[in-house]
Amino acid sequence: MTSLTQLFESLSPPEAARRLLGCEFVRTIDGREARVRIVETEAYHQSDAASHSYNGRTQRTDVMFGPAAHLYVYFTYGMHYCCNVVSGPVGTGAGTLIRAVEPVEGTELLQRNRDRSGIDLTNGPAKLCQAMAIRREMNGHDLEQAPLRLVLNPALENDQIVESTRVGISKAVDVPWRFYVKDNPYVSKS
DNA sequence: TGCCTGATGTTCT
DNA sequence: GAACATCAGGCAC
Repeated sequence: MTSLTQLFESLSPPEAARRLLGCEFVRTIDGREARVRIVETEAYHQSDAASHSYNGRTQRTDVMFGPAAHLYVYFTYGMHYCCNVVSGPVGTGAGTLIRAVEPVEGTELLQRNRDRSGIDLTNGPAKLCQAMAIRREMNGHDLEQAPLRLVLNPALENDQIVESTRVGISKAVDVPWRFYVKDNPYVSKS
């Protein structure tokens, strides 16, 4: 049996971002489970000017250079958290930003964390972190362990995946490392 | 429907 | 001291 860490260690940033589409997060809160399906991702790598790891390993980006299949959580714009799944071998600053997820189970648990429902619940990187109560304390969390586990689903077919340029960045804007599930309403517009 | 802006704090220069 | 992998509310059309 292959561990998540071994699998994501062996994938390049865009391969990891594609592989994550269709996989699920299982978040345990107060003994109850919420499940969400990943529908939009962006790949980042240290050779990439838009990546936090571009300027080398710092206290903030330390976990991006650590073992794969761990969670990199960062705080931005003074009020939002976003989360990434670390990929590549130890010492490589690579990861996949989770931009949007689709609730599968335990939706009311997610709604309790956000004062909203419907599409608005998880259709953005900071929104899904709030819905799943992902905060700074979860930085460096191993995704094979509760209370937040990554569950692999079969890889999606290529005709289900749309590739495009990334959103919300000002450097390396032409790199086509954003991937999303075709025709999914939770994918953010642009 | 779509643009503009304020909120707010961490990180790096 | 400025930039920032964002969101939500307000206002104009």
